[in-house]
Amino acid sequence: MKEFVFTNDKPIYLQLLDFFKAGIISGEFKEGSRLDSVRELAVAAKVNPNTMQKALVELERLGLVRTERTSGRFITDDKEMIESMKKEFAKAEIESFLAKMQGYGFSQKQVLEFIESEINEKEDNE
Amino acid sequence: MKEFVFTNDKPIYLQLLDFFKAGIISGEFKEGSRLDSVRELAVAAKVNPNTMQKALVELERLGLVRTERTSGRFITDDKEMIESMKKEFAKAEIESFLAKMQGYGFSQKQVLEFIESEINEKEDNE
Amino acid sequence: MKEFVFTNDKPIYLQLLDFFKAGIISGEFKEGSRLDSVRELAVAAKVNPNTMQKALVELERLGLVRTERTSGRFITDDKEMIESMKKEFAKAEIESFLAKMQGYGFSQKQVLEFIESEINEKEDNE
Amino acid sequence: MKEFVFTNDKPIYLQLLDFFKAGIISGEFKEGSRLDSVRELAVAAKVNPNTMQKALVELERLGLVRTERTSGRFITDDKEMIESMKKEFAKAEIESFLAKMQGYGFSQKQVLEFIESEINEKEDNE
DNA sequence: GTGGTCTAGACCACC
DNA sequence: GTGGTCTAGACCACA
Repeated sequence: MKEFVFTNDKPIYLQLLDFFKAGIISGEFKEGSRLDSVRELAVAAKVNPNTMQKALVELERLGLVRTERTSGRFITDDKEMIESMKKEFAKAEIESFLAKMQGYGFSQKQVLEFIESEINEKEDNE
Repeated sequence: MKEFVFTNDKPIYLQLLDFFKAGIISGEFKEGSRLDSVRELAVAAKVNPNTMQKALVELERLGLVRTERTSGRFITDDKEMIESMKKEFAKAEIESFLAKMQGYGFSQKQVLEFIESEINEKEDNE
Repeated sequence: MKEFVFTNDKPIYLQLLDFFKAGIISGEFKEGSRLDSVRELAVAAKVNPNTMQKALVELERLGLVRTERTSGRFITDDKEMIESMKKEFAKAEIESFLAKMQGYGFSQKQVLEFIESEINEKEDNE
Repeated sequence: MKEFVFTNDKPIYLQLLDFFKAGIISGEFKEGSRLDSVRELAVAAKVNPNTMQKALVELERLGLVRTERTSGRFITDDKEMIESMKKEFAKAEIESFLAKMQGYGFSQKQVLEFIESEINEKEDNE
């Protein structure tokens, strides 16, 4: 598992939640697979087990994992749901991004151009 | 002034700060123009004057407003600076957006397509 | 045997216990009849044999079944006892129900009306 | 505030939740009124502040209270919502009660009679 | 060993 | 003073 790096501007448990959300949505965590135990994950992320627990409970409320008493937590195996979540999160992300850029006074055309140039720039660096 | 709506996941003063930053950058607040008094602004936004004060002090630290001891606060009239801030903020916004979408497992091409369709969708609604 | 569905808010063995209690009290399990083996029951309910065992031991402690060392477990044939249990459980159920409804601020008259309308509603659906 | 008594068969925070739910639904806690602080409530109930916090967060998720940063928690003032919750909870309670009684082998008519006699019995005691 | 709950005590941002 | 978060450490029921 990757090294966790936390920022100060957001609760740790929410950052953990984001990490798991992205991992599941992107397919990095396979559907139906078992998560490590709360304690193991807590050690890996260098946080208190309670903090990790809080993140996982939240993740469960979203329907992305299910808990099986005494045997552990499992990524949902409902591929469709993961797919729809993926779209939902992406849409929310895009909308908030566009709203912010519009608030800065950029036209939609400008935003598109910006992104294109940003992408090209990155390619040059690689 | 618009109705303010605050979310719970971010300090109010930072949300106010964002509001002013966007207003200045987008030109909604004209360069060189005078801001209402802290009290008036606080009443308009329905927040504690201390909170508004904190946001304005921060805004000043960024160089976007200046205080004139007796006559109030004024938006900077340094057009170039506003312009460079605009670019800076936009770039930061775009980078964080792209990073998140990549974390969700989308390719850059997909992101571009998403944004295009999102923009078209909005046009249809208008 | 019916499909078992378990909830998370109560130990499984207690849910099994409730199932057997209701079955005996309602006459669905005939007095004096033989129960399947722990293993068979566990398979049918898709639970760990230990869990099923625990439920049955509890059931025995209540006096609703008896174990015959070599031939298995049998529902008690003491009809009177079953009958008195039935009354006892019902009374407890009713009292806790009424207490809860009173806690919600309903008068006893209202409770009666609710139940009547609930019953009628169900009849309509059947 | 009443003396709290907790049982062992249910998490304390859920018992606290039930207490608040009943209090709000029954009108004992007036709509729009302010709750005592988490710390005060925790002292009153003789539980750890975190446990009380957990109950209140859950209560908020149900929409029965709202939190105002730095000034405290308030019962919702949406009377209609309270009323609909009242009906919803009552209906759930009744349905589960009837299902259980049916599982015990009682006809609906018998249940009605039981309740009537139970109510009369109580009147005699008072 | 698994998740769930609870306590005790601390720190922080905000108003 | 308010709610929110986090840590450390413990105990329990369950399988």
